Amino acid sequence: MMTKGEETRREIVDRALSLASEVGLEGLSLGNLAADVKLSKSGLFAHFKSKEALQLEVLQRAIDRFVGEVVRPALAKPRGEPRVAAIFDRYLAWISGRERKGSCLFIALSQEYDDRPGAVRDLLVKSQRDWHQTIARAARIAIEQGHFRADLDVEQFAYEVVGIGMAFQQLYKLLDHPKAEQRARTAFRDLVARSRRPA
Amino acid sequence: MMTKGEETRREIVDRALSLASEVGLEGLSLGNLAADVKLSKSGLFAHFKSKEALQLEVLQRAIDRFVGEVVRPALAKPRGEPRVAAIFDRYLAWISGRERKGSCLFIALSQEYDDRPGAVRDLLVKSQRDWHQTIARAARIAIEQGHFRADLDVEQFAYEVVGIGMAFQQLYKLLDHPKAEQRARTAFRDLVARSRRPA
DNA sequence: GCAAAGAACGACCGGTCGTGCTATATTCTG
DNA sequence: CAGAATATAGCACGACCGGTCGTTCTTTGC
Repeated sequence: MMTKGEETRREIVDRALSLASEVGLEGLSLGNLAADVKLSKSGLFAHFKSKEALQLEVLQRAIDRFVGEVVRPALAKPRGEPRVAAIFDRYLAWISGRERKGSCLFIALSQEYDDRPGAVRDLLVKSQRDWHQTIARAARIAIEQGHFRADLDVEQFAYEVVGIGMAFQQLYKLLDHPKAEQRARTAFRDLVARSRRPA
Repeated sequence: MMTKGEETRREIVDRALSLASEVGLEGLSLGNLAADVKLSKSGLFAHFKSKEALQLEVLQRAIDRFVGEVVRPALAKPRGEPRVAAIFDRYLAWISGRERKGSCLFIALSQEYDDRPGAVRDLLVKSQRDWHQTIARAARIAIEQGHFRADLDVEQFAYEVVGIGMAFQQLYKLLDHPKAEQRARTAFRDLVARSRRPA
């Protein structure tokens, strides 16, 4: 069972994750967060050794969520192109997020930490390298299954998928473009089409 | 000629632009900025009505720079594919930036302001819409010149160029990937190849 | 059911934030 | 060169920052 402390701790990190999606991990303030979970600032702080420790836990939780909502369900799909398609589909759904509020934390943090060294950045880098590799691995399997061309550069494939996702987030969240999703899906369909083994 | 005030004002905005590339427009602090340009905080502040006014000026300066370094030189190239290629080339150079420090302000701000309403966001949105249109317009001209397919969706083209740029920034700045530029160039070459009019 | 452990509190620390106000120093103009 | 205009400094403000303190209330294990 879960002790009281673990429970509120979970609540804190959960709420912090939600807040961080709006203001980033640096913009997250202990005072605001405490008010949000109805705790005193000190009561909240007692759960963590430092703000950085909290940030790390929040990022780790985001990673777990991402794996749970995007990666794992896709891995349940049949090997090959279906799995690749599922990855993209879930990725898009993840970026759109719950009712337009807040951005994909990873894309946002990529900007926030691209020149801010530290443990948070290190964890972020690792997670993004993993993500690229996850996509690349799925593409490699699609090659093995005979769905994709044997000479396909799977890391290039991953690169382009990520690019489609990032441009989607900008078009959808910042520019509020009605065709954002259509643009993303078209780009991906095209990418897959030219990755397929010629008939 | 330029009065003293205008001159230091220019210096302030210049330096602020450089700082903002590292910490964003919200992360920019008047105290730091003042120390940087060797002014007192109040002496600096006297030049602007508010921080938001300063942020707006900084963003506007960034836009001017972008136009000067990316858009205008490309417009000097011959209409059609050469111009499209020049746009991408300059875009990539802009993102790489001077000696790896700081990110492309527009990409970073796209994250910072995607759910923070205000004048800064409005200006940012306008600039990004303009950028998409600039790319699309160049592609349209390439169609007219007979370089690109007549049925090419030029806005889709712009979307994919932006995606390539964003993924490049992540791979280059955050993930420090040695092949980042190669990935971007390969993706663009491919995009252009399948946009060309079939021979 | 009692004592040890854990969770939450409010007050407070030194700092920094953006933003005023007022006075002095510098530059511009006649 | 005097006087007006402008540029900069100094100082103070209220709010908030991350973080520490000692204390109290609640949960837990025996």
